[in-house]
Amino acid sequence: MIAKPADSEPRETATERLPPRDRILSVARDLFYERGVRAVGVDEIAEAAGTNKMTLYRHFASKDLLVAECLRQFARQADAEWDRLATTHAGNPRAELTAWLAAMTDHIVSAGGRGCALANAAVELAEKDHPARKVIEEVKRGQRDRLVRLCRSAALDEPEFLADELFLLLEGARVSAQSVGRDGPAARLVRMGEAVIASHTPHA
Amino acid sequence: MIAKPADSEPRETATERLPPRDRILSVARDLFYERGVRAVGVDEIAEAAGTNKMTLYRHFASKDLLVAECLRQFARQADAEWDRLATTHAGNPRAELTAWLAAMTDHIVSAGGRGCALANAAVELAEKDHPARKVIEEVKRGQRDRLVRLCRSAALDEPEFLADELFLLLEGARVSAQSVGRDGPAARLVRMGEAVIASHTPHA
DNA sequence: ACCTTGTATTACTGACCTGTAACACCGATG
DNA sequence: CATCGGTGTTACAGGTCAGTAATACAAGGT
Repeated sequence: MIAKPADSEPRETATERLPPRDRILSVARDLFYERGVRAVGVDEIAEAAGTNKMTLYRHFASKDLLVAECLRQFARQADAEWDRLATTHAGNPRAELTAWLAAMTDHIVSAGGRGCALANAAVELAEKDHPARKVIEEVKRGQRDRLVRLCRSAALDEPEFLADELFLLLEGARVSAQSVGRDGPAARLVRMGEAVIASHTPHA
Repeated sequence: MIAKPADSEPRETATERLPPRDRILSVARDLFYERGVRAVGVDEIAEAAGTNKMTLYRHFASKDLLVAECLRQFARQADAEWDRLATTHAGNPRAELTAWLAAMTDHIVSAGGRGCALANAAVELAEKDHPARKVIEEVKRGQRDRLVRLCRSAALDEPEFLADELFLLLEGARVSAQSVGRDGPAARLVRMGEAVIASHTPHA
């Protein structure tokens, strides 16, 4: 470690001089996602966040609650990105759907091939009473519902059924990227989604 | 524990009087699947198998290799069930495909809602050099390839693309059963699969 | 100067984990 | 009977983990 005597510059390594709580959350999200919830200890998180375990436990009552909060943040971020797509294609739900498909595929191939943080956590945390499970269920249901609304407003046939098909294709792409690789079936997600959408498009 | 003095009867609780190695494998498969690989220790496995840790380590060099062997057994069992479907519908690949869809859906709703043991292990074992990862990749690729061959022999359009769609739908159904529940989109897997198959059926 | 609030440091508990060592046992085979 | 492979039992090493206690430091407001 190199000492920085009187460096009062507020600009650091992006997450560097945020409050400890924010640094902890940011680092924990990365580590949990990349290596798994059970594989990362609180000591490592605290150190990577440039702080210590005591400060971590002053902000989060337990590791389980820290995990839950990280998943909430993942969900907020996903919602925000979807919001951006919605405003970009405002008034054109069909285009928003296509853009959504492309964005999801992009995540799969770019984000380290570790799939969906929420779904992964659901696999790792089999205990039914884990505080993270409530978050996972709520978020996933919300995402499915939003997809249903999007399909409905795009005037496609059987919007709920279509949304379920797209939802399962996406979930399958994200999880299978971890077993058969990112260049497997997951890489064809856009084509598949478009094919399924086409089969629900009312013929003029 | 109740003593059984001179009970030389070979019939016990099914897995009871098999060789220790088989009992360990059987118990380990159940525990790993139900609670996760990282959440189950070797001590618990040995005890549940009616033996001890030393005997376990005489048959498996490490826990990681035990996990890999369990996954191989899962794969063998899945292959065997698929073989049975194939012989039952010999000469009628289209019917085999439908039966396969039904069987997969049945597994999802009946098997505790914990999805696919291989895919779950891939999520839990993020280390790229874990001995189980080779097994997972081989098996998953093999299953996709078998599905491709089935779609091809059923004379459906674009068999590889169709097989990928069905593969992702299935993987998505199994993983999403753990987040949104078994009665969510996963319950409609048969209908979805049939819809996708229909869109690849050459219009006679 | 004082107090308060948040943070850093260090050390610790108690539990759990994988893996091993040493030794007793038991049943089959010679 | 004797040997021997597989098994049971106990104890232990060495590590990691979540979570806590006690104390010191640093900055802001009054």
